[in-house]
Amino acid sequence: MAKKRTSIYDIARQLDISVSSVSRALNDHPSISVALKERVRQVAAALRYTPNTMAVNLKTGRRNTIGVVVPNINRNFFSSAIEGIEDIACHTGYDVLICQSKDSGERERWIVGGLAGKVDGVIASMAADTDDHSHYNRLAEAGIPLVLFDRTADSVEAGTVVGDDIQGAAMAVNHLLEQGLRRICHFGGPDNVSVWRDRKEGYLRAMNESGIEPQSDWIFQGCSTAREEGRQAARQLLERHKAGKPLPEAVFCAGDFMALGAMLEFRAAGIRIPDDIAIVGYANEPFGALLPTPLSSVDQFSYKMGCMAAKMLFERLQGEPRVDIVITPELIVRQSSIRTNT
Amino acid sequence: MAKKRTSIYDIARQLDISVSSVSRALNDHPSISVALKERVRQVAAALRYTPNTMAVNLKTGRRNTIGVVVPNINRNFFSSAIEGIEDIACHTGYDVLICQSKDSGERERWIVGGLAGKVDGVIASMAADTDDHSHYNRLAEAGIPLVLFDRTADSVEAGTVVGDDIQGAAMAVNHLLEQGLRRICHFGGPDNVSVWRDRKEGYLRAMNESGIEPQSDWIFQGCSTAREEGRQAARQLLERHKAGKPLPEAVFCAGDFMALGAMLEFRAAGIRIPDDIAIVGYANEPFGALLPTPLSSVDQFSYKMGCMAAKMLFERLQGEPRVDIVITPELIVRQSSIRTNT
DNA sequence: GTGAAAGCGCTAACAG
DNA sequence: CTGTTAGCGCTTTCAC
Repeated sequence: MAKKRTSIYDIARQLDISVSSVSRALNDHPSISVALKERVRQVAAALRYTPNTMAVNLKTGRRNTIGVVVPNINRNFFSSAIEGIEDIACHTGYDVLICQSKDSGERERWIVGGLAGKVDGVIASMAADTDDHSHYNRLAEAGIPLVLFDRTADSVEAGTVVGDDIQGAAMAVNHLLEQGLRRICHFGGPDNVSVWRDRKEGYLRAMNESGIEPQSDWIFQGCSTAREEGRQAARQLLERHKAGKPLPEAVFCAGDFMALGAMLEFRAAGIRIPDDIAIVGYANEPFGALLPTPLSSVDQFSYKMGCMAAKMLFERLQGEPRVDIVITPELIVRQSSIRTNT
Repeated sequence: MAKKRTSIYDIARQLDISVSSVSRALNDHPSISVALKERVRQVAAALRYTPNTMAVNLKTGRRNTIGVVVPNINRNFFSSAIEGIEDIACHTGYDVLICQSKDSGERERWIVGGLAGKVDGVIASMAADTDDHSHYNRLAEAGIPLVLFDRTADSVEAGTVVGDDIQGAAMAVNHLLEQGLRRICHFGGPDNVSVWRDRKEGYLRAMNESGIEPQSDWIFQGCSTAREEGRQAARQLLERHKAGKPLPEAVFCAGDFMALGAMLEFRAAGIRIPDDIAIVGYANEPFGALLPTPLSSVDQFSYKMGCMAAKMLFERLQGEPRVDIVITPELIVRQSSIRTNT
């Protein structure tokens, strides 16, 4: 099998020149004659030479690789952001190392620690289940620039690319308020994740600005914004309804999967959407547009977010200073939030 | 910034021992006293030492990284397979380099060429737009094992993990035939992609075994199995219908996105699904279950496929011989293919 | 048990 | 324009 790869020594010997000439020829160094370059390239091709990246990297000190850490690759928001990252990286000649934290802080710590010696820079979106982000600061100490997207933390020294989730949430809630709806619930995630905290904040602000004081039991915070959490929150509302409390007129969910869970649960209970309860989600996952009642949602431009994060990282790699980018989200209104019976 | 990373020399100096002892201590070599190991580890931690992976790799010849090449990361089938790959790789201490071919053979060729010097092994699913797969054979020449999943080619020397697409397609078509449907169309992709070819083959076999000779105009082969291709195929059928030809009783699509496009087009034309036309897709993408008329589809177990591909690659890395695994798919019957009016 | 030293394959001074 | 040479940081014989 591993029949000793051909090195620049092999091709130097073949042409009876020195390795440095070969190296220079291959790297298109100006001080090598065109003729020699051509001959070197020919022999290299004939010998099926491919440079040993490890050696190059060890020598130059650059690894030409960036690391990406996300909770889970198998979700449109993240895979789409990664697509953006990969598109930019590939353009710049960098490779992309992908790691999944699975939303576990412990696993994330382990991953980030290992990344230090392997990559020139890191792009990450933080794991949900932890408040300790100190492992990310290790990167800065090692001189490895970090760009955080979507889920960030102030305690970490990094450039950031985030959506304006406060504004996005407010847009969603205002859209409901403008239709005259008042009893608006919020289904969200734990406060330790920046985006979920912000979306709740946006909800609260929009409500307050309309002079409505959201009651404490209008807000549900699950362990995440997964489908099941949405189901459970909806179930709670239905229970209360049975006990005599009126249903809310609308629900603003911090995530589309959560909104989906809620819709399914409501529908199973015979509640009509949007006529009985209007629903707005967040993230504009593709499936939302395909539902029997298409789901209104807030688009975060995930692909673009990935592109910008990658561009920012490469700029920092060039020595540019740290910056923070905020992307204005867009409310996509679909059937699930348009009241027809008022 | 890059304040010279600490190396084993730094820690050797600090303890006044040799670098080899440090190296051995860090690698838990048996011939080092427990006490020394402990002291070394302490200093290493204090100095925030992380090994320079490039140096280790250059020395050992292993890169501890595998490359993954897929058409597009942002599609559930692939991102889910990658999730499986990453789960296994992470378990084995390997890193995962992700590349997207964007279904371009040229880009794929470039990527695969570059991967040669960077990874120990490659897992790939082939780009659709080419018949030239010779670049993959370069890997074997360089001693880099290759595992192909889903989209493969006989001309390439590689272990494979594929679904039995002929059987999967036959299952789908038989399910339609068993309901007494006869005029069954097939919407597929070009023949140069193995899975599309096989699904067509499965369709033809099932039809023939039932004594039905599919007419040539029952088969549509788009440029891919994208949503738009399904739309166009459906439109053609509708045109013919206007010209007096009867609509088919069912359509078997080689992909769920294609099936979605067809459903949307049919629905827009007032055709009811499944009552006028029954539809079955392929891949069991999550959105299918959420559609107004839930889509029947063939599940390929993509996550599992990724896991098996990764395991196979690691076995080949251990010197195990090349094998081929075929996964039996499962037909998931939903509303879109159940005739209620017969 | 521990140390000295030879490279892994490549690049980049430095010296012609 | 080209060759010689010294490492990059680490592992690993081979000696002691």
